[in-house]
Amino acid sequence: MLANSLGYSVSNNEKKKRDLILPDLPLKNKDQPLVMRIAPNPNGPATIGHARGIITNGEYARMYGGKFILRFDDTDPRTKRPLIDAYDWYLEDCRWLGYNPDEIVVASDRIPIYYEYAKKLIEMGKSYVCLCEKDDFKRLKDNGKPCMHRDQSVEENLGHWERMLSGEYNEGEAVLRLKTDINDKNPALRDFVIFRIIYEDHPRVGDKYCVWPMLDFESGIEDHLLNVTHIIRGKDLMDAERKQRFFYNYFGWEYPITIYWGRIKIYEFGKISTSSIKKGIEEGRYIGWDDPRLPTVRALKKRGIDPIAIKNFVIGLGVNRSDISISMENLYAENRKIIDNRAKRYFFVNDPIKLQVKGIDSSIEKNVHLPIHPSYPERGYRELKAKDVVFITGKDYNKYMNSIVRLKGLFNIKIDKNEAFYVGDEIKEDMPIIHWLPSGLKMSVLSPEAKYDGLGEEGLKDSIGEVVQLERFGYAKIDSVSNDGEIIAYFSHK
RNA sequence: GCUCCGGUAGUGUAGCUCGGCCAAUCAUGUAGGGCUCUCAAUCCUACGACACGGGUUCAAAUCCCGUCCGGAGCACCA
Repeated sequence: MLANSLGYSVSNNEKKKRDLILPDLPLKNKDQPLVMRIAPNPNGPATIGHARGIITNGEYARMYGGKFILRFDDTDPRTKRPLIDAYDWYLEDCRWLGYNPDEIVVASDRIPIYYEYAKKLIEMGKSYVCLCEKDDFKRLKDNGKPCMHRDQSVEENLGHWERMLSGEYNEGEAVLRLKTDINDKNPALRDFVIFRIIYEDHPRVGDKYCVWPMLDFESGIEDHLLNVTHIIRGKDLMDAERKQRFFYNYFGWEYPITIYWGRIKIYEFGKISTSSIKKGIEEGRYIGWDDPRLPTVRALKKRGIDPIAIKNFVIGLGVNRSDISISMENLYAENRKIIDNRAKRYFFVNDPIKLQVKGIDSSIEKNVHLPIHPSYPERGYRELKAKDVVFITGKDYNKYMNSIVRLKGLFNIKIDKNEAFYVGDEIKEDMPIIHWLPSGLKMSVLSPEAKYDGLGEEGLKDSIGEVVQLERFGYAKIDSVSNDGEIIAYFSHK
């Protein structure tokens, strides 16, 4: 209301600002400090999908002055086997994105706590050890019928439970189930499993335990113990809430506020799965987790995508229940806004063609000065020493065969077969301006689609670690110089 | 099959809780133009959407019902 009376430009600003923040969060009560968490399985570094979770949760915690917890839900040493390095990788990725967790919790460190709550539930008569064959139970359950173990006494259940823990049962012989409603109209909720037996070394805790909690149980207990106030998670986990509410009710706990979002699919990558990436690396199809073809946070980092760009991109997605399908172009657009100002300009001649320029005095060397950044002349100039030989890209060579082009900053030439003729210095309107090099460093640019080889400007070797703009080619991050002097760069985007 | 979600321009999003200020926001994209010795950046203009059908109402993107389309869960995975 006040903004309106202040005029047009103010309300405009407000609109622009609002785009960069998340929608308000429903709050239970204002005095309760907000606690958000992310709960990944540590089986690889963070992908863009995870970045969405890290940024959204971390940003909400920041907005409300709350706490941001990173919890590793590593309770399956077999099917979702954790990768020992991934714990650190994931944390690094969080920090790089700008969201350092206030607290880190590892579920595999806290198994005894889950056992305590399991025991309480048994004693409350809300949980029982089921010795059915899996398929037998399913048949009964699908018909809304209890199995024979459901009515065991607390003492019997405690006995079975102790024997589970001490390793007297084989895998598959016994599970601990939560008593829910065997006639619940949603079959998924009927007396679901909360603990099962797995004899397999865990990468962190070895063979210390053979009874492991299911995610729904572990996660639900932890969210309560950590005083989590808001959970944001994929809508595939909606049943998890319904399951967890059963034992929240038994314990008299209050369930956190939940927000669900749909699946995100990125055009360029399709569905992202950490396990399929891992397989690709093992099979040698990717050079590592930061292979520029991968949708991992570390690959984006290597390609020169700024974390703020990722943040803006993610926040623009909002928190929505519908499945979305978005292009990397949107991320690139965000990144371009950030990096263009600071990206030094250089020439990179891909697929170089050597041209002998006729019609000039070959003994004269001409010094060409080009701005490091055209919008900021105060940043200085780079110098190219030109004689009568230039390299231009194969693409330009083919495209402009028999036509006149401007070699940027130098002079005009007419391209003929493997040579060119000097045709003046005047820039004429509509004359194509192309980049070129008198000579250069061997250079290759790795992009998600291809590897581009060619020549790079000398100054590039002083820009290791920087994101530069290779004129008329695109933005790239200069990674390193190889042993034989080749510049290795990773393509960011156009 | 059962259970549960969703559907605003090419894409993403605001608006939906509390119907009117919505001839629907912003971004991206595409097209055209200005500037520029980069096909970048920047500036200007244009394009483009409430899935469909009923109902309630003076008034519906917003509430109700149905249809269609899309997705998820139904594991001793996370």
